[in-house]
Amino acid sequence: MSEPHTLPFDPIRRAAELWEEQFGADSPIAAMASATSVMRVQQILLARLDAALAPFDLTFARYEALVLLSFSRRGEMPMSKVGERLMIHPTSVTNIVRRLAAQRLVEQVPNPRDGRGTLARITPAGNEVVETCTAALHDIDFGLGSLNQDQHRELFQLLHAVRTEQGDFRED
Amino acid sequence: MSEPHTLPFDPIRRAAELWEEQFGADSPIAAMASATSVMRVQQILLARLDAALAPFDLTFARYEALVLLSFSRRGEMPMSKVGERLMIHPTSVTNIVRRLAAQRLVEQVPNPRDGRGTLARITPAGNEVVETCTAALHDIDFGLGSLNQDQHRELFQLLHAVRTEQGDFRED
DNA sequence: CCAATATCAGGATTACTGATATGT
DNA sequence: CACATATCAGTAATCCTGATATTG
Repeated sequence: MSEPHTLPFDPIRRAAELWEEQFGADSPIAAMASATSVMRVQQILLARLDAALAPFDLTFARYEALVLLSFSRRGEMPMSKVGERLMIHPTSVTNIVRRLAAQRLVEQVPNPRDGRGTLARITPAGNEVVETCTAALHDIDFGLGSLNQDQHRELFQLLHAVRTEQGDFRED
Repeated sequence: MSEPHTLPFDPIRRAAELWEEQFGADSPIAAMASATSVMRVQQILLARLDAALAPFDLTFARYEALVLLSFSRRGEMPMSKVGERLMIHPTSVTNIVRRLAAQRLVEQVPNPRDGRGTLARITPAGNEVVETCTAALHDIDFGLGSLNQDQHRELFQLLHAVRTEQGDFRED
């Protein structure tokens, strides 16, 4: 991570102004500004979350996979389903689960209901690590301590609209 | 990218419910839900933006660097400043600029005001590509077509608060 | 001499394509 | 036989650490 060198202005807002001069006020400047902001905030969040998880030898990606398994009914799930939920490539699932298995946080077992398939199953150690890590993320408010409850709800709703339109899931 | 298999529910909302059962209503569930949503929407956006830019042999990261240079006063900027603005590591700047230089979209010239430094300078071809790509991103509303102007402003403001708190820049 | 500016060498993580073995 | 489920090999992109040459 590069040293956070404070700028005397907001680069995204500045870009929006220059944009408006160049392309006119009717162009989708607002979309540009919010899209760029999402990218930047994700970058900030990921750095904070990864930093909080580093002491436990986890990345946020692997933590997400662990949480998914810990929340599942039997603590296990087909590899393909893990990929669907986390929106990651099948080969990435293989990779991530293998790393977690090397840490003894999950184990891979044959799927008794499908001879082709493999289940990723969280271990007791995995469940412990999830609890510890979740507490650590609680402590940093998931990197979003600057927002209050109402703002969180607003933000969630706005992003929910984007995820709904994507077809990530059916409305609920 | 894994095939978008529509789920019958919102996995983030579902996780929030399970979370509440497990940790109680006073835990920062809202922060978890919005943080996770930011990560997911960034994933969606990046896929859309990269797809729109792929025909021009650009990633969103390289497009951002080009835009930064095209908006700068002389179309050039020290490598270190590029890194600051895009919040990327010095070695990543070197890497990205080298790729752009290989495409003849930027060129690297010695900084006349600092013998140690290198300037990344956008070429006429680079400026052309930026215009073309920007039009392409306009066409897909920067991946955020599901939001209207007011929602964009709201989203920007909420994320602005996070970026401000990070110390990304001083207030403006 | 110390600090700053790239750059390089090399490793880690994740994503993707294409091929493959296995099973439905 | 067509299709689905992983996995593997190999490539690409990005980020990071540590070392280095050059310059301020």
